[in-house]
Amino acid sequence: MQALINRLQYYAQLRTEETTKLKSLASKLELFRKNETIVRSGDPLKNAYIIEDGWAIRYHDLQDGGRQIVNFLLPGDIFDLQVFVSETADHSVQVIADVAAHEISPRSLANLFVNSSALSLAMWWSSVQEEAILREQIVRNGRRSAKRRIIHLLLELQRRLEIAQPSRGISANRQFPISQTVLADALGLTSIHVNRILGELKRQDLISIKNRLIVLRDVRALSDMIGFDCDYLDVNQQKRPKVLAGELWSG
Amino acid sequence: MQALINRLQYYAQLRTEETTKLKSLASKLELFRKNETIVRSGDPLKNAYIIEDGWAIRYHDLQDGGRQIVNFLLPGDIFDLQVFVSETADHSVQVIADVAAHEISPRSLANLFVNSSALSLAMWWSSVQEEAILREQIVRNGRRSAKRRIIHLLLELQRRLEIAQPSRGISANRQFPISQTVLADALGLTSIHVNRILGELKRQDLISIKNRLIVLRDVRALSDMIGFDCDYLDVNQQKRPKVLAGELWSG
DNA sequence: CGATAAATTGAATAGGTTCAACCGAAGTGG
DNA sequence: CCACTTCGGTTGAACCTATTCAATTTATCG
Repeated sequence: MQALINRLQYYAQLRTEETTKLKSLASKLELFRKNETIVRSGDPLKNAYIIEDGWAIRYHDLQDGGRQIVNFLLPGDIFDLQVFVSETADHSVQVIADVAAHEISPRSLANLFVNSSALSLAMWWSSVQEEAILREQIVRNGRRSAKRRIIHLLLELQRRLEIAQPSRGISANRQFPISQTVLADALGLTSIHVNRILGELKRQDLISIKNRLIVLRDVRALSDMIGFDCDYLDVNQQKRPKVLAGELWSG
Repeated sequence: MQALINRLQYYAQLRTEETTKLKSLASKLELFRKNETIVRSGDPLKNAYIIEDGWAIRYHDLQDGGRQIVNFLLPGDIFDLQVFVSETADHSVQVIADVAAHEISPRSLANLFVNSSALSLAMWWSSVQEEAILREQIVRNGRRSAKRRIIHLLLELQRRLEIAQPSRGISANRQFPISQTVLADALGLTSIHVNRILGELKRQDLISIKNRLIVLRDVRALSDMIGFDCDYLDVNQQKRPKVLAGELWSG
């Protein structure tokens, strides 16, 4: 549960009381292997999961047999809160690097919401931010060159990992278990073209690839290159929630 | 407030008691003219709005001076619930067809949430669906031809209007006050190219353009053409919310 | 060790962009 | 009320980014 706590901690002050409540959610830790499909489009939704470690993708199947990845699920991410509102999944979730996740029953999650206003707010916040990430994905893939898209996505992932797993250290958070096909499916490009661009970046010594892991060698240079602005990930102090919170979440 | 009620009614059963509560939200009806900017990126968020009539777009500014439209705001849509969680706007909202909107204070909205479980759930539902619309926008703009993108977006808008304004009648809901530049900014294309594709569609008699309004002349043919599936807009009966609702929203 | 998935490279092609020019309708100000 | 500006739409030609098809290499795994 540490990853989620880190993430929430990043923008909301949680008291020990609250982190304890969060930890109590962690019943069993489920393991999913690479390529496993955790949620399949059309199937009934039964539980939510909180990722502790590993990587997954959420995608939609396309008519032509392809798929469009809508976002990446990293440690600290919750999926799917939709379980409260919809009986069936409208998308699939697949593992791309072995995942350890806490299975959370809708009931226990509901209890959490009812019992802690701070956590309710934090969760809502988290979902607002997820929406911001979705919007950014739209912006990224609209009218931007392939190179920009690729770099932008890599930087986003790097930043998200840094927030959810600060303990891992910087260098560990710059290694991504993403195949070029996955990158392509996320960015609306061909894996072939992704390959060529990555080749370019390698030659410029901005990234490297070690046993199927993409490694960022110069985050600074990459950021400068595309003018990366990670505000949408860093909900900073000035943007803290309104006083109203107490009123809204009387728990 | 009727547009919002229609929309919520579409997937949740609201009792008169609840529609009354909703109607009581409607204090003053604000008017915004075409091209007016209701929310500007970076500015403080003060209120939420519920659109009664008219069209707006939500967009992000790009470094190169352009913009990416992330979605369209139609009658019955609420913006921005972010007012609860963030002090400042991370995007802008601009009017593209004169808007009449109810200004809602965060306070009154909070009261609504606290006082009615049914409405809370309905609102949450609405926000889950908004997320689905965002995801669909990602899918639409990824690895799809310009023609498909354009048609898909038009059909989505048509369906959304039908749900929020059934009273308008079918034909009125097939006329869109969208400039080709706006279409381009939403779909990540050039207005020039949009123009050429629209020309094609006009020649095939699938759409027409009357005084700056795009008119869908054959929804069926357009749908067939791209295999349009509007499930993500029609949260149908089988997907109704879980029993759990009462537990979660004890109001 | 063979089998399967991912990465790599080349050549031809296409879908969309860019630049540039022009038109028509709707406002706007004198 | 007309002249002027502005905005949105239209068209053509050259160009370029990314795709397609096809073949080859490199890893990884049972």
